[in-house]
Amino acid sequence: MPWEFRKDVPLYLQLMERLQRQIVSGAVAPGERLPSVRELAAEAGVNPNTMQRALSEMERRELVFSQRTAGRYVTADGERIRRLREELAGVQIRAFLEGMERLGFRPEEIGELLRRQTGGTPPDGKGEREA
Amino acid sequence: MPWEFRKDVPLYLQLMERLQRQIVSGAVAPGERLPSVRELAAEAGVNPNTMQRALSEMERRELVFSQRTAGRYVTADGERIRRLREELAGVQIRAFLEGMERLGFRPEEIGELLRRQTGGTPPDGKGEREA
Amino acid sequence: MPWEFRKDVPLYLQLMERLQRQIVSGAVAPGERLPSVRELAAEAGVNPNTMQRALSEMERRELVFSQRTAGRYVTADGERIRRLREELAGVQIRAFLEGMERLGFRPEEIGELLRRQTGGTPPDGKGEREA
Amino acid sequence: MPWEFRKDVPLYLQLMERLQRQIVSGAVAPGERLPSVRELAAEAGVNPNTMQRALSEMERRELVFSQRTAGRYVTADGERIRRLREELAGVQIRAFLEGMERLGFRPEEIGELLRRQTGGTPPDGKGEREA
DNA sequence: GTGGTCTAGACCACT
DNA sequence: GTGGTCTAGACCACG
Repeated sequence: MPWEFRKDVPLYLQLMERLQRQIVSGAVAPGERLPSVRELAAEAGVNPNTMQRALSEMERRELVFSQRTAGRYVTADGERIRRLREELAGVQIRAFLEGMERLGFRPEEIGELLRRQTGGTPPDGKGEREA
Repeated sequence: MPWEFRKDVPLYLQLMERLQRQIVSGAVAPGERLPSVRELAAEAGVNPNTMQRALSEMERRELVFSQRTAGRYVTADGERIRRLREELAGVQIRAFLEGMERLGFRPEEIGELLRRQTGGTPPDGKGEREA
Repeated sequence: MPWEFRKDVPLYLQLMERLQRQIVSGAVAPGERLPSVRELAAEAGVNPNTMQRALSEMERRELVFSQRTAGRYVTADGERIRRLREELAGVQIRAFLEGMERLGFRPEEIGELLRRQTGGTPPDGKGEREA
Repeated sequence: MPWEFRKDVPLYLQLMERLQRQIVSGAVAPGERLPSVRELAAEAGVNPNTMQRALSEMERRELVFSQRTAGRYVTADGERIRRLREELAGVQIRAFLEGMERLGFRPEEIGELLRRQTGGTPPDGKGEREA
């Protein structure tokens, strides 16, 4: 069953995003071999060319590398993965902050709210509204 | 031009989400009249019944109220809107935290990262990678 | 626009019920002239024969009487109307009690509940739930 | 055989009313499984969507709950059912009182009449008119 | 015109 | 099979 994609951002970027998350989260380990382009494309429900482009771009960024005939592997460079992790975090953080500001929250407030949700003084254990 | 929707969450919930954001952000002012169900539905590219359901649900939550034949209005209750704002913030915060944790960040780290992005040491342009 | 009727009880009985209520409530005064059968039938959206039957039955009960050519009149006998009033009350009371018992209330409880709703110690002024 | 409905009140409300009475009266026991939406709809002679709406509303009120694929069940919360019972009683009582007042009875009289019908002097058969 | 309700028929995920 | 959602199209009362 094909994955879910947004229509307003290039498909190959969304594919990269997903693959990168899998690397960062450890779903695929450093140095691990990736499935073939065809397989990945089939799984995602996209054209192999599109998947190929995503992987090429990741190769350019040295997140994966291809071994001639032996397939494609995730980088074993832990430092590189760490940088990727922070990069993805940055994207996510900026999106979050923008979303919160569109809700009319000032940066200072946001920090305070997060502190309540995470560590600091826990509220009452169920700040969950119906949402 | 129809809006963008995810397929994995009910349409009427997504419609509610968007409308609620418009209320919270002040894009539609408290007490202001909303476009008719049919107009909103056409704008969103959904069936009027679906939009009706979204609005009915919001009515139940006292975010809007309908005036028999005169149309539908945003609540004028500022306190109610404030509560909605915090509710939406909560949803967004939890989604953010979950996303970060899937990236392998501990709650403490997240706070630190945010501090860098917002207050504390202002971004100097080097913090931004291409992303 | 025709009145509302239940399908499971004879039409003429329902017509009688309505007419009798109008007499008892004073909507039509004792001794007052009634509209013609045709008019009444048209108003109710029923066949004139059906309305005729209702009126004949009421005539038999001496609630109305017809003046040869001059039309039909409500009885001027106050005592008769008083009896009718109690009769209608009886129907209503029995229906009420039956309904309450189908809800599982014992006769004693019902009296207590009514006392709260009417006189006695008024509850808090708004025992109204959403209903 | 389709049920009987009034035309002047929404069908889904009448469906709720009937289902709620069945719960309160114990015709369906707490925790018991309900027939499927489609069955109930067929029995009532309404569109499945309409029945669905009635049940959804009852679900919102926590009178029933649905088990993904396993069907829908009456709440096992006896207290909730007790509240429903009183709510339905309240509706019925208010309707009764209004009906009696339209007949021109003062609240005090009504209490007296009920006392005769229920406790106090038991009906001797003469209190019953043909009605 | 407005909101509200109803029907008919379809598709989905779940199991 | 279940509940849940969505669309399409219709009708209504209210002003």
